[in-house]
Amino acid sequence: MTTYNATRIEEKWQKLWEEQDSYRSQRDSSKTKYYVLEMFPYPSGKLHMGHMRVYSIGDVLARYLRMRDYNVIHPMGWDAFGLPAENAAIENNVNPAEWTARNIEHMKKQQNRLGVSYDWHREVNTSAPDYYRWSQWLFLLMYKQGLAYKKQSNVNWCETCATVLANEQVEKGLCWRCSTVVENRDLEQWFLRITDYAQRLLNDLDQLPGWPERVKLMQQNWIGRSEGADIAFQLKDFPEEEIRTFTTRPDTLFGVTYMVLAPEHPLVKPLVEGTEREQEVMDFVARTRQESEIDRTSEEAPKIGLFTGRSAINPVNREEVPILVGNYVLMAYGTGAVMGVPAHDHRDFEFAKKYSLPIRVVIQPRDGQELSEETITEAYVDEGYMFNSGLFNGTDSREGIKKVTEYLEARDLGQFRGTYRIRDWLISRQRYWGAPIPIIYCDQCGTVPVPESDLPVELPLEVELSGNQVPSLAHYDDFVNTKCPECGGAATRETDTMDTFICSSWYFLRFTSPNCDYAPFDTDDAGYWMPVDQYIGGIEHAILHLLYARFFTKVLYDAGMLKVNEPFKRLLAQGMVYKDGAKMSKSKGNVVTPDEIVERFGADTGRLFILFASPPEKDLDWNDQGVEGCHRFLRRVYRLVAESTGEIGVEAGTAEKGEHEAELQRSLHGAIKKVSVDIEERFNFNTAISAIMELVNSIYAYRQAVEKDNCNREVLEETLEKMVILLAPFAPHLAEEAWEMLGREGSVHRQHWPAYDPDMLEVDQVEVVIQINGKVRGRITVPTDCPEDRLLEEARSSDRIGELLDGKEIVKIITVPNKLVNIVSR
RNA sequence: GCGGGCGUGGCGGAACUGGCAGACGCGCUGGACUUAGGAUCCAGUGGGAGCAUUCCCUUGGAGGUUCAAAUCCUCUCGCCCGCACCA
Repeated sequence: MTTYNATRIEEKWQKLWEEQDSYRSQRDSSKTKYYVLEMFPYPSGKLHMGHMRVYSIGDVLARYLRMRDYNVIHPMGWDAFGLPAENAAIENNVNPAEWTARNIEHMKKQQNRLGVSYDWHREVNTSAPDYYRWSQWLFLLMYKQGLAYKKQSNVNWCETCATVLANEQVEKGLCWRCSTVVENRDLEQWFLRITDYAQRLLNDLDQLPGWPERVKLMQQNWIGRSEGADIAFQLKDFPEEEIRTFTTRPDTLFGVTYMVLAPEHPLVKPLVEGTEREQEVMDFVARTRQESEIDRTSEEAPKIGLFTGRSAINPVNREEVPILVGNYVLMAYGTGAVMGVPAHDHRDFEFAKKYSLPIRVVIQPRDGQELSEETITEAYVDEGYMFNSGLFNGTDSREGIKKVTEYLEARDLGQFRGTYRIRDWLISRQRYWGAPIPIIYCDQCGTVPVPESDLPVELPLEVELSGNQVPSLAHYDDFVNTKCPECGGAATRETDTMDTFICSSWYFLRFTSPNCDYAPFDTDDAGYWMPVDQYIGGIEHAILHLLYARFFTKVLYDAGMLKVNEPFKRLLAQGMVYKDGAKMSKSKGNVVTPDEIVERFGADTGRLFILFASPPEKDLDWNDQGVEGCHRFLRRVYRLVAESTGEIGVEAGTAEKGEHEAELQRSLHGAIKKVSVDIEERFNFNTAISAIMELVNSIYAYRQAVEKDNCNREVLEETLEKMVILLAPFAPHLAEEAWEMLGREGSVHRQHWPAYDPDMLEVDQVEVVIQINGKVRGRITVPTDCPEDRLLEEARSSDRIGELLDGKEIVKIITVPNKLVNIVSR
């Protein structure tokens, strides 16, 4: 008898699947479609365990659902633009396109070696002109709709990457890619108006019950809506001007003792112009603007304010309050102006103390203590009743928010408003290896979009990259110099490329019609395949990619190109892969690669372990001995099939169906039920696999229990066959081989998923636990659905229970059918 | 500070709506087969007491609800993640 040789088996079947084009997907309106998608990778050059995990999860689903007769689409592609290609190109003196192509080729081989069932006819590469052509097209669509715009602003700059970053790409003040401290620069840059979609991006999270709660919360926090009011303060010396301020606490309006403007606020200059304070204030403004966001917004940073010499008028009580400029006020949030209510806001309190500004209590707590300017030691930010607030005195503060706003609204001095933390998406990148922004600047005509018919604006590939200069399109005169599409005169191209997150914001649509040459995607194809039914990927994209992709989908929905307005129906955020309690990294020397696992044990073993070790959404600790255990299990399966086919083929199989057979069938149908539920409803692949292990153990036990050569051929054969089918999504190569060994026709992956027979799960005898006062005191075996009185009788007749109940009064009896009897006695 | 999550054997992890805690796997112990085993097979394996039938304890900790709690409630400790001068 041969033993399990993973390499031989895996190579054999991978070759056959490729030859037979087994995983091609086509539209078929007679079947229910199912779109399984794993986040496509950046082609860094080699797969790591995180990749192996996400692909293993996706592939189990894809294979399972095919067997459940869904029309499954399971595509794969490459998020191929990005900085590492440029860096590698400089280091190795190769062209980024070549470097990327080589990596893709290698990684694709690795993926195939894992036995993942991709439809490679749908492969996309975001750096290919026939892809980025449509990324550019989508940019132009947004441009035409006013969603893409260019503006001068203070942006995040990463010196190491030599480019700007979107807010989402700054983590705790550091670059998300290289952890360099992000600086501030004033640059003219392209933005997408994602803030226009903030409310819908927030609201529609409710339509996503299949998303993890924590991801939805992260997005919710990121969008950061706050409710409040916009309030206008008139300027004392310029009665026609006003300062608009946003507050979440209009109920504290009577407590305003000063106003603070952001240094960038457009009114700062006119307020001080020509006054003695001009110099001082404008110097401060210039200094503050140079500070990095992290310095300026960190909690430790001192709050600095400067008096402008001007005053504003409180709309409710006509009081004059001084106007200051403060470093802690951000232009990008709300209106860039804050009303200072020191008694009821921590920051304002601190600020007022520092600059000896008056503090006025206007909310009193309900617990009886009375706050006053003299006694207050910290801001009181909780609810209470209004005080010192004219006609609102005594009003509940929560009520006051509404009443004060209504009062202002009636007088045209303010209105209800929600404001958002999220800011527009900065998409310009000062780098070479990206999709060029399709814009031309003409001295005569201004900013001119490249006509659709001229797309793609191709990236020049004949480039010289060197370590001395940052790779940028601005260095290539042939690229930069062009003709204006409108007047035909000399013009220059935009030299920034797009953020790569643009390319990944719509790739799942391109998969539905990867060769479409008249649009980014065919609306019928997208109509059939979209939405992605199950999306799988790392939690690190909870905000970035997932928010951007939702935004794009909504824009395309509004443009009438999509029928869905959410791209991903269900989302699985898979956990990370660790080893020895730490993230795998070269420096820690704890790296295990998919390649070495495939080589040593085979892809089936690696897949099985990675799915068995932990539920998919939890972090996983890699354990070499655990891998061996999974390999051992697959060997056991192989040996079982190999041995049993011998028995099946020869003289075995004469035995009648008896209790052993019934038990084996119970195991089988129990396993079918559990594996089906675990895959489909719970994504608990670890318990699905353990159910298959139990089934295999039962088959061994059966063979041991019956005399050799005296097993029931029919039952054993059926059990083996179904066991192999259950195993197929997890260990696709071994299952295929075993299927062949069992003498079955065709591919195991084309079989219908077995249904379990509830009758087979029935047992005629059950063990019932007898509890006395909630403690297990015995067990009895009785016929199924045994009535309570009979149960009691049986229980009492057992020596022990009888003894324990002797002389006791029975207070109560609780029966759980076929499970337990609890006798409460005294 | 705000928001969220997680604490179960030596380890990874099971336990659907409260109903036998510890499935499955790893590791460990003993045995079988072997020249040998780090191969394979069989048996055992939460802790403690006892020759034993058996008993007691055990899901981070303390209370509570209940006939019955890993599961529900209150408090508390520890770890992890996200956001954070957002007005």
